[in-house]
Amino acid sequence: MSLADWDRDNCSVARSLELIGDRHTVLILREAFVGERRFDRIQRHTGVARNILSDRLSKLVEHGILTRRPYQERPVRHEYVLTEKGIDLYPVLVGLMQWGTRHGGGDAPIMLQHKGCGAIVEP
Amino acid sequence: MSLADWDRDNCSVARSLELIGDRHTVLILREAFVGERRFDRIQRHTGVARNILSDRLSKLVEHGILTRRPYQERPVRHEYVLTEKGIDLYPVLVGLMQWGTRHGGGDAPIMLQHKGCGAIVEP
DNA sequence: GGAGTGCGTTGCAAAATGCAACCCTATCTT
DNA sequence: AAGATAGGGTTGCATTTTGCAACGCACTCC
Repeated sequence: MSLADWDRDNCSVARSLELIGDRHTVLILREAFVGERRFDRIQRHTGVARNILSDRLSKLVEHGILTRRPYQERPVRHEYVLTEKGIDLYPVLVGLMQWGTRHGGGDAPIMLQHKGCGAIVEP
Repeated sequence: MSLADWDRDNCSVARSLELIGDRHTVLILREAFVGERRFDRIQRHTGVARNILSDRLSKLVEHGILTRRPYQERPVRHEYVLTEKGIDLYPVLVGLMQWGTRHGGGDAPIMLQHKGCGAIVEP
């Protein structure tokens, strides 16, 4: 197979982008990665409109990137947590973060701690 | 600094997304990474509308991710090539590709060759 | 001189997003 | 019991982004 005539419509990158390639989904995932699980907090932190956030969370759940599960009864409240499939997006987020830090002007380099081992992520 | 109260608006991820966080820009970058440099070819491969492509290419040039340079005179024709800043996005593209390959249903795993060394990219 | 190619721009329709207001359930305060 | 507060959405309408087709221009080739 040459690089000049692959099947671009069915490309892995294209398929990934159909799920996370809009302007907000990655921000929502960032919140998920730093531990936010509730609608209201995610909404406040990302600034995404509530209807859009509702739509995106549903889609992420539908595609198995997040799970929606109740964390209390009366009233029923749900939280959104990353699945394994979602956690596998970690390298992409880290890549974006590092690129933004290196080429973004230099201020506010955000650190992410790896879930579990707790180490600061390095290149 | 705790993970709970950073400056999300100025986050590296958010800044990156302002440049490449729309539905088409990453696809355009994919073409750049596999060596496409001309307007028409990129347009055909990505399926992005011509006016949108024109706009995105201008923005990528404006932000130093691509360079626009003439490759012939009479008539003047330009090509778009990745800058070093653009090439630094490679890990993000590879991350998306690998994620899509692993979780996308299994077909059409696209291979990318690393420019220069020519090796197939592995996890 | 007519067709073809490369590279865009323009005008208008269709889709995605933002914003404010509203609804519902339930708890907490007075 | 009445009102305030809170989480978690949905609905309607205005604004912004995309898509699509057509057009323009500057050349080359036949």
